[in-house]
This record gives sequence, structure tokens and C-alpha cells, in this order.
Amino acid sequence: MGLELDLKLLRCCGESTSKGNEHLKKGPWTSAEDEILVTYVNRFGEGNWNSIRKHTELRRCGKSCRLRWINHLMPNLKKGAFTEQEEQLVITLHSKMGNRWAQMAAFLPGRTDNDIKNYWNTRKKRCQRAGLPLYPPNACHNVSEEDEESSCLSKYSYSYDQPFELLQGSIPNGPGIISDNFQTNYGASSYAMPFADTVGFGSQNYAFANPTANCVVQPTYFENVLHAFNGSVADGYPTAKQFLFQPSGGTSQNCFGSLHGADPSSQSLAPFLGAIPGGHALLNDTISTYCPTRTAKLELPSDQCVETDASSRLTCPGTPVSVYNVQSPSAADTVQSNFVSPWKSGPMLQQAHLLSDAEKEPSEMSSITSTIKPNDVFESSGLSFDDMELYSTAVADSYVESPSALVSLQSKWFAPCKSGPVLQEAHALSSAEKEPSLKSSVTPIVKSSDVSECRIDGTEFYSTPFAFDTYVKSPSATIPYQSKCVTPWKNVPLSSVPQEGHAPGSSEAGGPSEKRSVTSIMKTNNVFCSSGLSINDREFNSKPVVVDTYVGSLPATFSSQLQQERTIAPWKGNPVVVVADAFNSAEEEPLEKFC
DNA sequence: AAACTGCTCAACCGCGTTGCG
DNA sequence: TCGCAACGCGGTTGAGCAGTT
Repeated sequence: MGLELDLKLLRCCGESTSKGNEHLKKGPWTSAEDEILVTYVNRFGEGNWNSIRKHTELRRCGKSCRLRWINHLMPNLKKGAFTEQEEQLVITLHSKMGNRWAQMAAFLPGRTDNDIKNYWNTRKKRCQRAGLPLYPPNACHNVSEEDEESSCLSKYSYSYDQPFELLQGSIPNGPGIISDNFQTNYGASSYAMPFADTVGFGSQNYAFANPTANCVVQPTYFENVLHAFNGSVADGYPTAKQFLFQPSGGTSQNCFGSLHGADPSSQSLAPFLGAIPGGHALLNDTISTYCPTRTAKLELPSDQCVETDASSRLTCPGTPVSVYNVQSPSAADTVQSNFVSPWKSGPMLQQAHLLSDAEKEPSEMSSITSTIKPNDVFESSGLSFDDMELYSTAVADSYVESPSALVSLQSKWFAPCKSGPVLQEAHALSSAEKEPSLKSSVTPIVKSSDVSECRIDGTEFYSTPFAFDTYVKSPSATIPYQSKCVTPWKNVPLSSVPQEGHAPGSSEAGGPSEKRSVTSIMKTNNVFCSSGLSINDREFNSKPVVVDTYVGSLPATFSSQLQQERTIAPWKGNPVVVVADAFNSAEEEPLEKFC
């Protein structure tokens, strides 16, 4: 059969002319046609849909081929009924975006615009018949049905600038959180809010507690969504930010639950307030009735957060990603995280590079700084980080930066590609590639692939083609650094995931004795099809959904007091089990356990 | 069991956008 | 700058299925 298909595929040009006038078939696709199309796309990639007809016996127009591929044959498509979470998300997204199905689809991995459109139309009809509102009564949508019908783009553009409280409020299960060992730093030096003039954007969702609270700020998946969503409508960059605070050492809570128990002195805060009837946002140590249509003033350091009002919810031009820092108990330790994802289209180029000490001036950073920057850039096929052009497709984009006094490391990876054979070749960008004189410092490797199995540095990674598998390792001869990203794992125990870093090609140099200096581990997991996940012998009970990001960063001086942060979000449909533990890089044993 | 109704979803169509010669 | 082709997106249609009468 394969040979036959090959022959069909390779039969080209000579017949193409005669086929030019050939009657094109319509109607349902047969399995044989599917096979031809799949074979063709796997071999030649997407695009040039019209050429398929010329090069194969497929008598379908290019449009039809594209549609068939995108809606049915493309890998990673999710079939079956929408889950409750997906439904909620669709409702929320529609309230903000209107009939922009393709953009909405970017927020629902595995769902096509057609899926969403069909779902919505069915729901719409059902609601109309039942006399029910399309949106929950408590939801204040920005796009009215009238607007929707008129489908005015300019209106949408305007509505996009509205707060995202509705979107935020629609998430039934808040992401889990980690925390401890870090203290939210409200100081001017550590709380970086590049989008200062956008803080007002949905700022009522910044439920800040006592500024001295021992909290960890965690970006959530839906923050990613917000970023992506907002970024897609502004200038390609995120403009919104959402934080979730958890009490130090406390267990993760359903954000709604913690909301209603809101105590001005509590450190548990809920960011997803929008759609909660009678919901309250905790602001300035007072409980104010939540008003989804207005922007509340956000209590932030004055020099970090520009006070805003509804009229100033604009993006901050020129600021590629929003940033916030979390400061650890040690004032010197800062964690900086950004989340933006996914990429919608365009060629993917994965790059990782290590910032040299000189680049990041680590000497001025007394201990450690870790940065995560996943990016959602829907409208852009290209992104520039540190003067590097990064092109990516599809879904996720994560960015990690972990400089310390001894090491400055930055790794970037983008995954997964939405379609087509995904093989993000390891891309080791030594500093030398940018700064030749610093070449010997570090060598990061980024690998991402859509394979069911891969082997990296002698370690087997089992994954599924559902999404992506990213692996980052960035040690240097003198500065053992390791970050790993493996996504997604499907029904496969993760015990095989290597946990210790070693310098590729110089593992001896990165031996245990040297690992004490700096060790950072990053794990990002997308588990779409597994209800259970095990990482480092820890059980993560979850249902498939989206993003699990883990970042650890350890200063050289913290050999005995290592700090690690894990962020796992969002786990869908069940209590989020979050584990954050500190690893002693030398001993590879968790020093602390959270959750 | 047949007719009817409603729903889902695959597929098509038209239009706007983009890229290229 | 213009025209054309390819592509992408949203709207619409209709076949097929399931449930109900």
C-alpha cells in the first residue's frame, strides 16, 4: 500500500495538466483519500494545497485538502464532546472575542475552529430555544450578540482592551500553586511590571494580600491564555497579568473556595473572580464587590505599577513580555517569570542560548534569578528575544532564564508545532555565537520533538505525539546547570526522566562535586491524555490539560538551602496537586516538600 | 416500525488578506 | 501599482444519526 501511495504521490506534473480540468470531487472523504493526503503532507509538509491535486491522484481542490487536514487528519486533534472546562472556556472566549473561531481554537488545544464553531452554534440554538442567555447571567461579556451578528472587527478590537475578568472568572478550577521559600516582593527593585500602564487591565484580579505575605506568585495557564489572548489583539504582546497567591506552606486551594473565605489578612487569594456571583476581589486589604466591567486600582509599588484607570488599559509599546518577579526570603533571590504562549503559525525555529556572565552581569545579582517566559503570540509568526528572532508555530513557547552569581543561563524553547513533522533539532547556541570570546562558558541544548520516543544524552524520553517534548540542558564546564522540559508524557511513568544534570560532552566536569554550585531543573509537562503523572516518584494526579511548568533555580551559595519552585498548572477538573520541593543538586534529594 | 424532529459535524462557499511576479 | 493565486477564516449547508412520537 505504501508503495502504491508513493507511486500516486510521485506521479506528477505529467498528469497535472490533464487534471487541471478534471472534475473535482466533493463530499465526504474516503479513507483512501485520507491516506493519500496524509502521506503527502507527511512527506512534503503543509502548504501548497493546490499542488496536491497535481502530484497525486487526489481529485480534491486545495481548499478541501487543507480543510480535511486541519480539521480531521492533523495529529493531536482532540475528538469527542467538549469537556466542561472547554465549554466554559469557549463561553468565556466568545464573550470576549465574538466569532473569532480560529483565535479561540488557539486556546483549546486539539480543537479546531470548526469544532468550536459547531459547538457554539449548537449551544446558541439550544439557548435560544430554551430562552436562556448565551452567557451566564453573571458574566459581563464584551461582545454582545448584536455585536456578534454584525461582527465588526473594530468593535472587537475595542473589546479586546477590556478587562479579562470574565475570562479569568470562567475557569472552574484554578491552577494549583506552589509556594514557600519565596516571598512576594513588592519592592521597587524586584517587582517588575513592564506593562506598567496595563496593570489596570483586569487589575481587580490582582488580588494582593499583605505585602509581607510569604507567597509565591505563580503564573497560571490562564494567565498564559490571557497573555496570548491579549497579546493577539494588541500588538502581539501580552498586556495582562494574573497572579495567584497561595499561603506559605499551604495546600493548593480551589481558587473559588479560597475566595469565599476571603480574609483580609489571608494570604490565599483568588484570581479568578470574574464569573463568581457575588464574588469579591480582595483589594487593598478590603473586600470590594467585584465589578467585572470596571478596572479597580491595583495596589502595587508606585514605581512599578502605574496607577491606571479604564481608559489607560493600553498596551505598553515596545515591551515584549510582561514580567514579574518573586523574591525569595533572601532579598537577593529573585525569581522572574513570564508566560506567553502559544504560537499560532509560522516556521519554527528553536533556539537556546546561554547568556554569558557578561551579558547578564551576574555579579550584580547576588544570588539567583530565574525567568520563565512562555509566550503566546497569535498574530505573530516571529518573536524577538534579545535580538534573536524566534519563529515558531502553534502552541507553546517557554522561556527560561536562570542566571546566578556564577552562571547566567538563558534557554528558550518553543513547542509544540501545531502541524507537520515536528523536530526541533537541538540547537546549542553558545555564548560564543553571539560573543565569541565567551564561547567556553556554557552550552545549552534544546530539543523538542514530536516523537513517541527519543533519546537524549543516553537517556530515554518517552513521549507521545500529542504535543511536544522539550528538553533543555544547559550546563557548562564550570557551572553545572540543568533544565529539563519534557512534554507531554502520556501514560508513561516519568521515573525515567533524568534528574541530574551534566554537561553534555563534559559530564565529568559537571560531576556531583560541582553540582553543588548551581542546579536548576525545569520541567514542563503537558499531559493531555493521562490522568496520572509521576515525576520523580511523586504522583501528580491530574486530568489532561495544559501546562505544567516547573522552574528551579539555585544559587551557588545555597548548597545546603536549595530552593526550588514548581508550578503546575492547570490541572483540569480535579484538585490540583502541586509539589514543590527543593533538590540538593549534589544529593538529588528533595529538601523540602510542599503540597 | 415508520415518520418526524433535533442535533452534530463534515464539508463547501464566499470573502478578505497576503504574497508574488 | 496592479492582478493573480494561494491561503485563511467565518458563514452556511446538508448528510447522517439519535431520540421521540
